[in-house]
Amino acid sequence: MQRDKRLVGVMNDRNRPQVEDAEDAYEHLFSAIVDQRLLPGTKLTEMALVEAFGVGRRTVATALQRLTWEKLVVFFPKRGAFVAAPDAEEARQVFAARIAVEAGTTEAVARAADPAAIAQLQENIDQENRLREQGHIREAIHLSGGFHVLMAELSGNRILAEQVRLLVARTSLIVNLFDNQAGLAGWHDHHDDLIRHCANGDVAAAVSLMRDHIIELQDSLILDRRRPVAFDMLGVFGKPEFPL
Amino acid sequence: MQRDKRLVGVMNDRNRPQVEDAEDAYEHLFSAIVDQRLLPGTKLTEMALVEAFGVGRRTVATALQRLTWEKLVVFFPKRGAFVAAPDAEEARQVFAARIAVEAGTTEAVARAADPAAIAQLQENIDQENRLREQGHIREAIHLSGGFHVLMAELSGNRILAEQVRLLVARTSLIVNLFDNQAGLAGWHDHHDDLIRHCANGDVAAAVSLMRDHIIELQDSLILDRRRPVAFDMLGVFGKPEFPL
DNA sequence: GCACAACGAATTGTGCGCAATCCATAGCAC
DNA sequence: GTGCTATGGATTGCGCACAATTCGTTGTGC
Repeated sequence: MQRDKRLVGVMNDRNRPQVEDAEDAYEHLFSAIVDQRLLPGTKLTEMALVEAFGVGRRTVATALQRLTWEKLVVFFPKRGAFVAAPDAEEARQVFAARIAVEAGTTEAVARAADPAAIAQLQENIDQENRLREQGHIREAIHLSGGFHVLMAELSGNRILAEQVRLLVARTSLIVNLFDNQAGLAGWHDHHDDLIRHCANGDVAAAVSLMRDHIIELQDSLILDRRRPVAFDMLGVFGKPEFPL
Repeated sequence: MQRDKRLVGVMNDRNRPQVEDAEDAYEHLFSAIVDQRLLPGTKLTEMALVEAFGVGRRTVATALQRLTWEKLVVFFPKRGAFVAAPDAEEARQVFAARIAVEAGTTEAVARAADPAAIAQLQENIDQENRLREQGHIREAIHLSGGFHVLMAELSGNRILAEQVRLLVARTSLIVNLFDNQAGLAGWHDHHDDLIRHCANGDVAAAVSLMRDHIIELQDSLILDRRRPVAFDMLGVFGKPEFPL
């Protein structure tokens, strides 16, 4: 799948991430945010990232601007950038948007009912189940989000796929910011039923199930109770204290 | 320092755009692109915009990056930024995305059937008809796009509204790049029927009509025949040759 | 003890020069 | 005339220093 770009723990010159252009920096920050290595509220100082990535201020600023546009980062002029901490209202809008957009992607996939596409989705589910059995819950959840992104990509529309990718990323911020009351047990069953409907070309059933699936995810959260946001800059990227 | 230039737009030193931050610059460029004062293929040199807007390179770069993200501008590293010139495939994806997203917004508006919202939409249509009668075709078309944006905003979901805003902007690029075979006569009738369905709370009819409306717009274009892209940078923003 | 004002640290935005890179054109050989 | 090469112009990316602005803290008056 995609190359692993995580920055675990403290970094030095040896395991410094290979960042050459703005897109590299963007991908590092993106995965760091969705993987919870950068917690909501964390300040993203420009100079710190410049030294961590070894690129210029302009490159870092470009990546930060893009994340700001994508609502994963909030930016205050002349103050700085912070990892976003969506509130309840924003969470509701994200779920509502997901319902609308993913209804479209689901409809497209179900209407096509392409066996090759179904196989890819099935492969995704199998891998997720494997990871879950092995106790890798975090990776399984990550792949669970990937299921929705994969479905969007298989719909054939890059615009919608990009939208879903961003909405899923914001969802991962949300599910980690709000307490969840129910377990996430029934998810993979939903996904299973979903591709079955898609394989049968049952458009209405697939769309309806996707809708219920997202609603259930939303209802599993207690949107009135948000975890306190941490404002400490822990050295996920490794401070360049270490001499060159 | 040439001083020439038929200012196609309406900008001299007097109404020189008041640009203070990146968002101002973005809005100016955005409207210039959707209003066809900056044609597809036009090169957007950083320094030229710095002098035109009177802000720093970073501010200009920020605005340009955002437009690039929004697909209204294409950016080639170490080469520069150009006004986007979508091809047929991208056009199809934009229309497909609009169908999916605007199905969602239409459903929300029709389901709510809020009289105040209906009134706002009606006001938009009336104004469009007024402009059309007075021969202001361009402004009428502009407002016609605004109808879709207004509908998205009235749906109550900012995320979808922002998406529609961008998709409508890209649509305006597209309709001006491809020859159109049919007239655009029936549009406001569609809009009229649409809000009637919304007022009646007839969700299915409203969504279906919106879908057909967008499809008809797409079919009115000859996607195989694209106009040649112009590469001339005409001084739409008015150079600051004039001393302060 | 509390409110308010002023100071100072931190960070972004700007300007300038320089380097790297890319494209276009001119030149040359054949 | 054609194809390849090299030179030059143009433009973005980088680094440094400085200015502007903001926020947190501290000190003072009451």
